[in-house]
Amino acid sequence: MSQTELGAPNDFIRAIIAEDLVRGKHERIVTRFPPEPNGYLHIGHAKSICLNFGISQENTPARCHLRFDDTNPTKEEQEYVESIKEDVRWLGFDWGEHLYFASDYFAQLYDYAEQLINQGKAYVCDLSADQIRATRGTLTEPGQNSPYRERSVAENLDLFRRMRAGEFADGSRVLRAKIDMASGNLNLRDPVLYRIMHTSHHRSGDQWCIYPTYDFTHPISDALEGITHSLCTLEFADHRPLYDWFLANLPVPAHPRQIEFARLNLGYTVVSKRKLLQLVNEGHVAGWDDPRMPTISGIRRRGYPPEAIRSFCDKIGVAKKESLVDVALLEHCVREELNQRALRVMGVLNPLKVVISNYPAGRSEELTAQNHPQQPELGQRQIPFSREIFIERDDFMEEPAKKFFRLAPGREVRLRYAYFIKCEEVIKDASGEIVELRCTYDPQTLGGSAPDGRKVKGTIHWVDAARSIEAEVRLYDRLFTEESPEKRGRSFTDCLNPHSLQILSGCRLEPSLAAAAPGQYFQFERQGYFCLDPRDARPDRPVFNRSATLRDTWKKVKGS
RNA sequence: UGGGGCGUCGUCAAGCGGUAAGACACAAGACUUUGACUCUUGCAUUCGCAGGUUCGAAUCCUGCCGCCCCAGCCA
Repeated sequence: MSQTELGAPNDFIRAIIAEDLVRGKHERIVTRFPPEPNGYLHIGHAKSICLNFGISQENTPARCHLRFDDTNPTKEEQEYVESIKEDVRWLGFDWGEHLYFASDYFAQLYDYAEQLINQGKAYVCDLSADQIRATRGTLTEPGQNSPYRERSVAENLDLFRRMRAGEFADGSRVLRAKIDMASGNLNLRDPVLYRIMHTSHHRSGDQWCIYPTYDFTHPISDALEGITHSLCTLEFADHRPLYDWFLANLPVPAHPRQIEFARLNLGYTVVSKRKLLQLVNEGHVAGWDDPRMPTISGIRRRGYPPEAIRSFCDKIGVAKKESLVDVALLEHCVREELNQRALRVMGVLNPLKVVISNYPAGRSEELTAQNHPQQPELGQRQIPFSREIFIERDDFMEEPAKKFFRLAPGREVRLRYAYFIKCEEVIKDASGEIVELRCTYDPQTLGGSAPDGRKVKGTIHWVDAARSIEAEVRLYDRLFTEESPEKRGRSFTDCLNPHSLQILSGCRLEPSLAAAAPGQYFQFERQGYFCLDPRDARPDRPVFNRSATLRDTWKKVKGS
């Protein structure tokens, strides 16, 4: 259920917005999602995207801008711009005409900087980065004024223009705001507004050799776009006084309100661009879209539907408390969504051959199966059945544990949508491994029930030996063995889960799966949810990813 | 020993002076041709701690305690 359907605002940000609307402070709400195009989006960004775009959807007529915060040409690339757009769209959001780039404001930003200089509120500082750091003071001691702090307006203007003209080397000078070197808030100790970087920008090319910093760019970009509520994460709270300072000292068209909320932390995963990059670079995963990655592209490839991500973001809420969300909640949202739409099919991951000795050799038949028992409108399909089939190895125990009600010597089970079979003989190879089962079937039980009313305790899935298709199946587990790998700092890779990926080959799937298309969701009955791997699957070589397992209470009973 | 933020069930999270929502997880049971789904039931005498105000406090006041963020010419 969306926020709107719930009626009342249910987080402090929506409460603020509702209040502003009631007071008539704004005609319409305008939010923005401002990624820096220096990496791929991840689940943490999804929270911000759902918040910003969600709020705009709930307050029609409102809008949410997609703005690339591309002020640092040394880290940003066009490639990321495209992937970010794709990910936002995939999540189900639309920025309409409102696609912006901070780099498009470079000229205006420059003018505003000159205005600050003219007001005596900014100055060109010749100190080196090291010197600036050294004179910034510490958390408990005030900083020292730069010796260049009292330059005249004319000199500052001249120097700044020459910075822009490319007369000075990288790092030789910066433009700083003149605020308060003794402030308890370090962000107010004459922050840098412009730095010299003779680097070409992915959009503005070589037009500029000075680039504005985030602190200067963000509030002005927000104001120029008429953003009403600028939502960001908690670590920017300390920057708010600076954000407000710029807006108060410059003739900007609006004064957006910055509101901070806690970023998302998810158990058994890392959500930091730097760490995700490290996982990719060190080869711990196959790439940004590895299905084990918490990136949007990884999640998509894993087979999580966008609806599940949105519902997850709704459920985790928005607050200022730093929290660690249980991955079980994400998994629940994925299952909840997939349970509704995944087509049910049968696939045997670890095949054990079963020969039905009393079924006529050479004969075969087509049995009818439901595509979704709870949704008959999703139709039926035919599945082949004959004398030789495969069942799951786990569905047979030579010496059944208590409460195990699948197949065992002398026991009878139901083959889903087919017949009852009874295990008569266990065939082993020289090393004692079970290689085949000999069973008999009861022709009277076609469809799954016995005319004499006898019941079986278990129903197992199966696949026809001759007419099943072979496939590779990839099973995923959490990437880390510890719930908070981030807490380990840079050694977070020490707790990588060695079993996070299990590749099964020789799996046998019912023939209908030969027509599986990328983007389709399936439930392999009794196993979990699967989808075709969009990258590695080929018509002659299907590869399926397991998106999520089914809840398994039996696993709890047997304790494994 | 500066500044900012936060502390309500195992995990998220409502609550905004009137006597602790909901979700996930967990537990028990029902149903079941997926040990799935669905359904039912249980799950904070208590809100970091200690005082105070009040007829009444998770909500107001005071003082402690704990955790997170900030010393990039990153965002």
